[in-house]
Amino acid sequence: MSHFGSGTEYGLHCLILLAQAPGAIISSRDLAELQGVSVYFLAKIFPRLEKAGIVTASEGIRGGYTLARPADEITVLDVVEAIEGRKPLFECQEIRGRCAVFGGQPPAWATAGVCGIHAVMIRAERILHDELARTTLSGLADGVGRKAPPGFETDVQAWLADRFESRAQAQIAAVKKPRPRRQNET
Amino acid sequence: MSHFGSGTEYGLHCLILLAQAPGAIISSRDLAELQGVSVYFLAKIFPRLEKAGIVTASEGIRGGYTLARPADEITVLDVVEAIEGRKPLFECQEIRGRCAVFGGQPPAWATAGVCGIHAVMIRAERILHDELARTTLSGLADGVGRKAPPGFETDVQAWLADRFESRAQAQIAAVKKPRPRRQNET
DNA sequence: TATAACACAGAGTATATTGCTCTGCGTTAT
DNA sequence: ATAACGCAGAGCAATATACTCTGTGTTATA
Ligand code: FES
Ligand code: FES
Repeated sequence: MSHFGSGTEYGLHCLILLAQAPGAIISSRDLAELQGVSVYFLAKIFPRLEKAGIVTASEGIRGGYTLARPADEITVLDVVEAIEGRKPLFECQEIRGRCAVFGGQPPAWATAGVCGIHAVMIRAERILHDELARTTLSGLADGVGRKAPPGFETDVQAWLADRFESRAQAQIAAVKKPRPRRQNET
Repeated sequence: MSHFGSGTEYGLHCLILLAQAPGAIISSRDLAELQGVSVYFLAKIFPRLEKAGIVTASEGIRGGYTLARPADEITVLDVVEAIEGRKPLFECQEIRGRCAVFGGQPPAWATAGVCGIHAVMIRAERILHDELARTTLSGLADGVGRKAPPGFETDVQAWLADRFESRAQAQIAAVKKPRPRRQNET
């Protein structure tokens, strides 16, 4: 297994989609089905992104998620920490104080400050975090956009708009009122 | 829980002890009891260090472990990878190819090369590894030695030497007084 | 040569996490 | 009123963590 779970991959891909459609409201179901991942699983990770202030949720029919701030103000680190939680790289259990030569009463110098091993880990963790914070969602979205042919992004938007409309039409079918509607596309 | 398990903390502390006594053969039991950690647990992680070529084992009574290489040629990364295994930071499941607009047949451009998200993770992982490879066991041992008062290291060596000798004398002692463990009791 | 301490392989255990499934509730637009 | 939504939380199989314990084979020494 890897250190980051698959939720991080799903989440980041979803957020790139949201970044490519600024202002659009997309439901977690549509995002899941567009990408072929579990609807239920994605529905579990989005509340974490909301609590972290990365996306905002709108409830009710036609509800869904939007980025809570501009895509260039959301870093990969923000997303990883929101989804994985703030797991430290290393958790010191202060075994240095348990050394048998101290006989249960470690002297002050032995437990003062941070253990050398722990210090290395703290430094490594900060460097890792700095690197992850260097890339933003807009940076990622640009990379994807540069790679795909020009028609692709509009295809995706069309797929999502289709989904969005089919929800409106379900209402029309049920209530038997004319006039479908299309809005957004900021 | 943290990304690195407690085995890494135990292992690194043990290896520092071995680095401070170059050439000495120390058993995993002595290392465990000196530091107040589980003898059994430590006995499970040392074979991994041996397979990674960090430490060499000698069997039989008076057996134990020694560093296989000079302490300044063993990096923290070597130890972490030996104990934790080579877990990648991130495991890409290529969900980009599952996009619904491709209809099960992703075009070549979509799956060519490495996904942008994956690329960020690979870069971060390499930076983390570089940082962990920057510190060696001798660097860690120096840090500990600088912090401890002059008498401490010799105290530890004395404790270990005592243990080592008591094994030779256990033969004599076994005749004089009954050993608690093991109820053969002939 | 008997024996005790060792390395090492492996099974066993309790607990936690992962990835995913499913149910139920309150909210909201039509 | 209804259907789709967010969201909280239970459940679940598979895996991982941190140990614990047993058994086998090796080696130095009395
Ligand atoms: S005591 Fe925890 S890393 Fe040294
Ligand atoms: S497809 Fe795996 S990270 Fe993008």
